[in-house]
Amino acid sequence: MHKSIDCGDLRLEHTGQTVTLAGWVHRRRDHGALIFLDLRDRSGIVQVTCDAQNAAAAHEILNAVRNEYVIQVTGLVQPRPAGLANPNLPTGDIEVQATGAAILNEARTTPFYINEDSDVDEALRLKYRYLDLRRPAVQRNIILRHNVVKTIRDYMADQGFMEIETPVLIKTTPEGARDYVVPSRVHPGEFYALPQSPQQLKQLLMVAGYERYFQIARCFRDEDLRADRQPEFTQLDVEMSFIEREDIMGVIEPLYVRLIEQWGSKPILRKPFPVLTYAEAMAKYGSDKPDLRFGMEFVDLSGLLADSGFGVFSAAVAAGGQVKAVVAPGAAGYSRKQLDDLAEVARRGGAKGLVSIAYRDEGPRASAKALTEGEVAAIAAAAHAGAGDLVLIVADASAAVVAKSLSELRLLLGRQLGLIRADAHALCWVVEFPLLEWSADEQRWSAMHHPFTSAMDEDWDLLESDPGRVRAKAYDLVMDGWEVGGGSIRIHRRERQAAMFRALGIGPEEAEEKFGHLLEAFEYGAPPHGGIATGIDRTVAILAGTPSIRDVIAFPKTASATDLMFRSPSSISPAQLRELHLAVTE
RNA sequence: GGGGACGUAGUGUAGCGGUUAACAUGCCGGCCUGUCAAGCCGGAGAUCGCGGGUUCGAACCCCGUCGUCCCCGCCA
Repeated sequence: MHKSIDCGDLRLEHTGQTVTLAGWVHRRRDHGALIFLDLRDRSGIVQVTCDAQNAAAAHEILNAVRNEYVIQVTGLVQPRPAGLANPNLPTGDIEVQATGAAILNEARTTPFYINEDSDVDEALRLKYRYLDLRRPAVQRNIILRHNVVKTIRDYMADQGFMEIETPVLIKTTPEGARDYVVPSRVHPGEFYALPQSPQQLKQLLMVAGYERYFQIARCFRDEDLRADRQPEFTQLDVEMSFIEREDIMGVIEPLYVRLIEQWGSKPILRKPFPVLTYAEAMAKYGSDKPDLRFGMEFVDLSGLLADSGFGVFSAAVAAGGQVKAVVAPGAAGYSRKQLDDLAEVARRGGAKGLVSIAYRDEGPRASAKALTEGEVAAIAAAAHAGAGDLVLIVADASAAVVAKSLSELRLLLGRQLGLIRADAHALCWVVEFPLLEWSADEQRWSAMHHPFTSAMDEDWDLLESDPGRVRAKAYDLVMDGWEVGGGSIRIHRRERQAAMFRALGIGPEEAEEKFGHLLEAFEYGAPPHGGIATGIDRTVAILAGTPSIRDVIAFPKTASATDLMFRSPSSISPAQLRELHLAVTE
C-alpha cells in the first residue's frame, strides 16, 4: 500500500500518529516557506502543512506540485492551532505536518476545475469523463449509487430473492421499443437483440421454479433520449411466484422506504404510499405519474357547465367530453403575457384554448365574455377558488386532451408558484391500468404494459366485447412525478395468453413464431406469477436531487446516443464487416 | 423526424455593426510562516464552433452546417 490511512478518515484521535497518505492535490496555498496543501482521495480531503525549516526536502518537493498531481505524504497528525480549525471539513480539527513527500505522478492542467462545483459545458465533462468523475460532487453521486445498489441486493437477498443473470445477447421482440441488434458471425444474415428488459427470461425462471428472482439488470432500448432516458439503463428486475399484486407492492414499498430513509436526505410525505387507480390519477392529475408533492387537483365542471351559454363548454360536454379546471392560488394578478404563455402550454397539450378567470379584489375577470356572472360565481364555489386565485379551464371533446393540457398547466404552475415541496418525497402506486390501448397508426389494440400482462379477474369477459375497458393487473411506482417502476401480474395459462394475442391481432402462427418458447413453457406447469422492474438510474437521480440520470451514470451517452470520450459509435473495418456478412449501404 | 436554447482565451462569462475583443478564475514567473476560494506584484494566453453571404467594415445581421442541452413525436 502506498498509504496507511485515508485522508478523509483522519480525526483528533489520530493525534500524534505518523501517517502516510496518498492522493490528489486538491488545492495548494503557498506562503513561501510554509505550504498548505489540501490532499484528496476518495474518502475526502485533509490539510497537509509543510514547513521549509523543519522538513526542507519535503518542502522542496511540495513546492513543485500542482493541482491534481498524485503525491504521497508522510507526516505527523496534529491538532490545528487554537482558532484555526476548519468547521467546513470533517477533518478540519487536525492537519498533517509533512515530514516526507513524493510525487507519484504529475498532472497536466485539467480542462476544467476539479476542485470547485462550477458549471462546466457538459460536452467537455463527457469528453473528459474520468476527470469529471473525479469531482467530489459527481463522486458523491456514484458512491450514492453504489450504496443504493448494495442496499437493494442485501434487502432482496434477505427477502428470499435470488440474483440470477440473464443473457444480453438474446432475441428481437416484436412489441415495444426499437431493439439494439448484434449481427451473428456464425449465422449469416441473422441477429441477436439486446434485451429491452429480461421480461420473458424472468418469467421462464418462474416456470423453472425459482419462485423469487431479482437482478440488477442492464436494459437496452434504441429510442431517442431524454434527461431521464438513456439507451442503456439499469433496472432492479423482480419476479415472484404464487403471489398477487399486493405481494409485489409489499416487497418494493419497504425497499423504497429504506432506500430513501437510509440514503436520501428528505422525508417521505405519506406512508404507506397512496394507491391511486389509473382512472383516479387521470381524473385528478391528468397523468399516470402524478407529482403528489403538491395539490392542485382538477375540478370537474362538466355537470355545472353542460348548459352554459358559452358554446365551447356546452359543446364539449355534448360531445361526450369534459370541462375541467385547476386553481392557481394567488395567481389572479397574472399579466396578459403570462396568461398567453399558459394558453400556449394548454395548446401544446392539445387544447384548442384556455379559459381563465382571475378572481381579483375588484371583481372576477373571465377571458370568456359569454360566461354569466352566476357561472363565474358557481365555478369559484365548485373549485374552492377565493380572492386572488386564478382558475384555468380546459374544455374538449377528448378526455385525454383535457387531461394532458391541465396536467402540463398544473406542473408548470406548481413550479412557478413554488407549490411543489422540494423538501420531501412523495411516492404513490398507480394501479388498474388499461390492459390495451388503441393504436391509431396501426388501427389495432396494443398492450399498454406488455402482452403477458393479466387482466383483472372480473374484466376478462370484456376482452372481446369492449377491449378498451379491460383493466390490467398492472401497477406503477411513482416518485416525485417520475415513473420509477412498473410491473404486473402475468398471464400464466395458455388459453388466457391466446385470448390476449387474439385481442392484439396476433394470430396463432405469429404467436407461435414470436413467443412459441414462452407459450410452450407455460404448458409445463407455470405457476401464477408476477413482477416489477424499477429504474435504478431514476431512483438514484431523485435521491441525489439531480434532474438528469446522466449525473448518476459513470459513463453516460449524449442526447444523440454518442459517447464523447470513446467517440462511439464508430465505423468498423471492411474485414469486420465481411466477417459479419454485412454491407453498409449509405 | 419536428420545435427551442446555447457555442467568444484552459474554464465561466461580458461584448450584439465601427479603436488593440473585456472581466473573473485558472496557467507561468516573483514575493510571502497560519492559509483553507490565501494574499500582493508581473506575464503569457482568443484564427469569437465551422462554411458561405450581406456590408466600406461582421464576434455581432442573414443562410447553411456541426456539436451540446431541453422538449414533442418515440420510449410494450
